[in-house]
Amino acid sequence: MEDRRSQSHEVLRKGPWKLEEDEVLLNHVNRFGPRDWSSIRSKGLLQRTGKSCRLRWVNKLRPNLKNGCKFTAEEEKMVIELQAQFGNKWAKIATYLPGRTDNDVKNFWSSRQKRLARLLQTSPAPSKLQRSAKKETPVDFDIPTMEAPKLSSASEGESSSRPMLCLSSCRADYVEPVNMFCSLPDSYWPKLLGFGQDFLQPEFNSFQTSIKFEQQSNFHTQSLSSTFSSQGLHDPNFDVFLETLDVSQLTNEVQFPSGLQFYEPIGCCSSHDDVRENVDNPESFFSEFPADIFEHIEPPPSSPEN
DNA sequence: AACCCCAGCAACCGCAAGCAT
DNA sequence: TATGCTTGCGGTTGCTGGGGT
Repeated sequence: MEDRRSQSHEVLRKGPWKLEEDEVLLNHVNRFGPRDWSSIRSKGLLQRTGKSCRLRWVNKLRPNLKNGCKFTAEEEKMVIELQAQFGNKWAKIATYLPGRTDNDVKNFWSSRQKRLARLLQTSPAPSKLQRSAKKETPVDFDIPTMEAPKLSSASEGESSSRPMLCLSSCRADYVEPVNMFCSLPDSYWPKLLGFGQDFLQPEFNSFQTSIKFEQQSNFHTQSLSSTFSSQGLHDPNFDVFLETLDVSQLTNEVQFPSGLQFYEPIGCCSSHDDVRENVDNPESFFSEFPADIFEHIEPPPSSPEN
């Protein structure tokens, strides 16, 4: 009755779909196929726009959809790879994932991005990291807010003792997370020097193990992987990261300083015991990071000396 | 129990491409 | 060729339920 009244007044319905509406839409598709969406309204079958009808069909009513199923690890990996390959072409990516819609993929990716952003305090709301950093670090060493990239700051003639950190992102949307490293005070500055050109191959086709990596920098690999697993954050992506790490493809810029700690208190900060405590314990910092940010490390645009 | 925060999801909006007239 | 309509896509928003305090 309500529906009849609204129909006669040409009121456009919006919002969640009712079961009856779904049935009408299914009937239409069964009779005419998934097209002529606008005619559904013009015939007075539903007070929905053609766009709305199409969307409902594509996202919810189409056969063989995996509605309500979380993405499997395999699907997640595929989305990550395909996104790296195609960018935000969700419809295209979805064609590689049976039963998934572009909306599914888009939502998955957006959730993932939000998670990363929050963890890396790029969002306006204070993140866990922000809060814990404020609590755990002395006021002198508050982690600064995100700024423009400070890659390879040693090349900028600063007197800072900050070591060169050649990290950037392989995709624009990961610049911010990786910049997190760059905004750290000296005392937190990871001593990762000059990751090489092909640090991570997006195709995931090489099988070079972390062993080679460990040979050069035992501490790096071990501390990272143990951090994630011990925090229950073990991420298959990190395995991929390790497995695809092809040391043979690293350029000669790469320096893994042997014997260096992953975190080394530098300069004035080293005199603070509480800072040192944090610095000496990688988990106090990295436990807040999602493992997969390390997928997106790439070399700086040019060598620091340039 | 009430409140808050957050993640996940469904749906809307604007834009662009394709097509018919 | 110009115009209007339809369809498809990507970005964004708003709702809801779960978990934590």
